[in-house]
Amino acid sequence: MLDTTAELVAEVGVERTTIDEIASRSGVAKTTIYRHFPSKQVLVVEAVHACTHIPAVTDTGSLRDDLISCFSGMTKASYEGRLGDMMLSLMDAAQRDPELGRLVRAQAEQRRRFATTVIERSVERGELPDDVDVDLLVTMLSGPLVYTKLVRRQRVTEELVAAVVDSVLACYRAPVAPESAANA
Amino acid sequence: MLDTTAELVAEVGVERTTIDEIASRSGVAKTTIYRHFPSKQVLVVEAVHACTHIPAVTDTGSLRDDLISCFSGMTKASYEGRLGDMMLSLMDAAQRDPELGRLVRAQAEQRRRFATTVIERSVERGELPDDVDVDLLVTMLSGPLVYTKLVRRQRVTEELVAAVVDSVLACYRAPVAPESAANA
DNA sequence: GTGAATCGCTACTATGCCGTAGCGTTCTTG
DNA sequence: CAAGAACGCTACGGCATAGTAGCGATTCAC
Repeated sequence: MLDTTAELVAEVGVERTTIDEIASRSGVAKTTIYRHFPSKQVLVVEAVHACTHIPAVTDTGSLRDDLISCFSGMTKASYEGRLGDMMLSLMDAAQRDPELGRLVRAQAEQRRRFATTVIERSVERGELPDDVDVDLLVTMLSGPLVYTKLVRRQRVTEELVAAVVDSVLACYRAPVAPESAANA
Repeated sequence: MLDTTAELVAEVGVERTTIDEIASRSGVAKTTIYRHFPSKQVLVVEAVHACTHIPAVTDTGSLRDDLISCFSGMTKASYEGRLGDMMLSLMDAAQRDPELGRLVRAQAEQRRRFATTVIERSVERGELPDDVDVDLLVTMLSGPLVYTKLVRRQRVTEELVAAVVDSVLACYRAPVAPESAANA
């Protein structure tokens, strides 16, 4: 039932998803749906919740490996499969529906926190300078992946994740500080 | 009339935009709207077209300046104002509506081509190595901006554009090649 | 001025969807 | 096996919306 809802949202979006269609597809009577969920809004929120699972955070001691593992996990969990197909419509609906808004924002926050944790751990190890802009770094890492998924509508491959991580990390490993290089 | 349509799409999204509401807001009778546009779909496409304007490409001779100018222009043209507010809903609707799909894809392509041009010009000048992955570079630049706009729902400031450009360019100016640094 | 095109207004059809009522059936539980 | 809970089905009421018809008023061009 929640599964069918998610399937429909992925196919036609939140707005075009109707209770009647959920009922006929899942082989459940419409009245039964209303016996469990007071409204379509709640049903959608529950359906999203149901297909959300949080990837584990690894700690290999290497920033590069941790980041790749972290973003690969996120990709599998959020950008692939049903949740990936629902994403755009969910984000759009979240602009108007406060409940969905909270849900989507919470998920984005959580994904950000994972990456932030990995980076801060690396700073403590001395792998990155103390004054590194963690917020910018997370944006530089997440951005290209989201962009590839939502705007280019291409699969986020392991190779892309590695390329993005390496590209972002490259300047922090070089002897020249980014600030001075930027003004060259 | 097209203006009111764009305004409504920005406010409530493509799906929730109704002809009646457009009529009453623009002070135009519904019948008059149908005398100009055969359907809501066409009206929305025209409205999007109407508020799309292409920023000029600069050629200062400096990759950094050109990129900042390029992405600042794109930001103003696409991420701010009405088009920025319409973006998510348009992208979602574009998944199902072939006409909108073409439109959105064309705009994304065009934005990409701007950046690609700037970068290729820089490669010809010898500022960047010949074997640079232009495609990845454009993704690394566009991604964080789109991510900031769509996912974080924050304004894309001039400072952010500069920070992203500098961050991406940093590794290409450093003496150590990114590949060897990544494996360090 | 006069004819033609355009516009505004009200009303209308048709459709789709939300959410509910009522009733008979099935399944569970003790 | 018996009682109660859960389910399926059909049929609603109510609302919103896409598009259309018809007619009178307005504007515009010549």
